[in-house]
Amino acid sequence: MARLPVYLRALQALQDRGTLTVSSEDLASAAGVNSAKLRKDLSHLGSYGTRGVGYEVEYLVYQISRELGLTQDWAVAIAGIGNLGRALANYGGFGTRGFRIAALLDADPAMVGQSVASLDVRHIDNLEEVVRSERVSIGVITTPAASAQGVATRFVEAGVASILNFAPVVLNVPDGVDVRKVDLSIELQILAFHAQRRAGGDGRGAERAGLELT
Amino acid sequence: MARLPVYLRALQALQDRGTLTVSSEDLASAAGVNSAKLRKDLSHLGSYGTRGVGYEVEYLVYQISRELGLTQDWAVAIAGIGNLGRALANYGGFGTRGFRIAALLDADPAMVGQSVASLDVRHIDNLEEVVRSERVSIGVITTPAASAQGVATRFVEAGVASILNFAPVVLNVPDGVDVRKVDLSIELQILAFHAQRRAGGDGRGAERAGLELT
DNA sequence: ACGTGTGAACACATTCACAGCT
DNA sequence: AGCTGTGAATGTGTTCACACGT
Repeated sequence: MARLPVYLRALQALQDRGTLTVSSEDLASAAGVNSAKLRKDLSHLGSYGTRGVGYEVEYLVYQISRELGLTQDWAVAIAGIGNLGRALANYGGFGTRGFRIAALLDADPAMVGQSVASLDVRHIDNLEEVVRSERVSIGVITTPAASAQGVATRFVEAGVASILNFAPVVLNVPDGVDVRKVDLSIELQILAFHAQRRAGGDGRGAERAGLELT
Repeated sequence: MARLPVYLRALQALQDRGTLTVSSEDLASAAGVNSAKLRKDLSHLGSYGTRGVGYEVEYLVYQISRELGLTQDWAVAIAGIGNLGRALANYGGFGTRGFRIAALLDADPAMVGQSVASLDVRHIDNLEEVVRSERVSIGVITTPAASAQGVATRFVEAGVASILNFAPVVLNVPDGVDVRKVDLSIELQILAFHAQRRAGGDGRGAERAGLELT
């Protein structure tokens, strides 16, 4: 379930604050969801709560981490070391541990050999070799749109079955390969859509949401 | 509907290739969805297709752009000019036009005054003034987690009702304010979750998805 | 008394299948 | 003949409300 990571983060915040036990009501509001939904989600992992009391924070953190596969380390390769790729490489806090950036790849010869986030950028031609030697299981694509499909196919053929795609294209991959997409301009467009609805939605655009309040 | 931006992108690709008309079947496969779903989505905007023929690409592009509010320009402010904020500021291709980066804000005095993507970084204390003078209607938060809620509240009070949040926290905002969240480590955790399922899901972690294929 | 776990009701999204227009 | 638009069927996710354990 896609909400487990959110619960985990909320639980870790509680843990840092020294909280030992938490009710579904409190955890739900910290995670921004309905309490019944949270209980149903947690009951899917087995029943780790105590009626009349709540959930033991530490135990639940461990159970969710295990369910998410964070008790092992996942090697990640980033293909495309432009602005975004560099930002990801330098973004130290990949949440709680569980992920290790194992390789940076780029097609530009001028980029190859440079050191980014204390890793040497390697040429994309080495993709297959790097996936094998570093046991990469997650591929992150931050290339231009035109190169994304090619890189994805190479990742898949090299044995990577999990891909995080930042390029603005729909990737074609075989069944069994898991692709998640993050698209900044789509997020902005969705915000604009709702903003326009608020403002009247007639396409005139005279009164924007932000202006109504001033 | 959150799929309109995807359709729009697919249509623009067709347009660039000189295609004049497209069937729901073809457009659906380009966008990676079921054709019935696509037809139902499009029928929500009114009936812009011709039975026996398909949809006229140019007309549909215009209709979707209008529905999404892309016929007007939205001013965007980015708060937090770290690696990610810089990457976003420099990411020229904010899809098709419709968005203009109007201001960059940061709390670090050493950052203020620097030029990023040919914009001067301004101090976060100027947030309210900048929102007013630039008519900002979308706020992007790329600050550290600890500062995100404060920045969000200031955006909202300044009249910004659309927020794109990259900080790993759940933001608390009043009703009527639209928050979308992009969280890199959550995306990775979801991938890890599915990868573990594929690999057996027993938490041993001996055989990873990537290794099964080698 | 308190709060979890869950059946039942509900709301929503997806898919099927086909009538009807061009 | 071909393809859209859409009722009907199906599936999935959410919320309610309360029985039951502690």
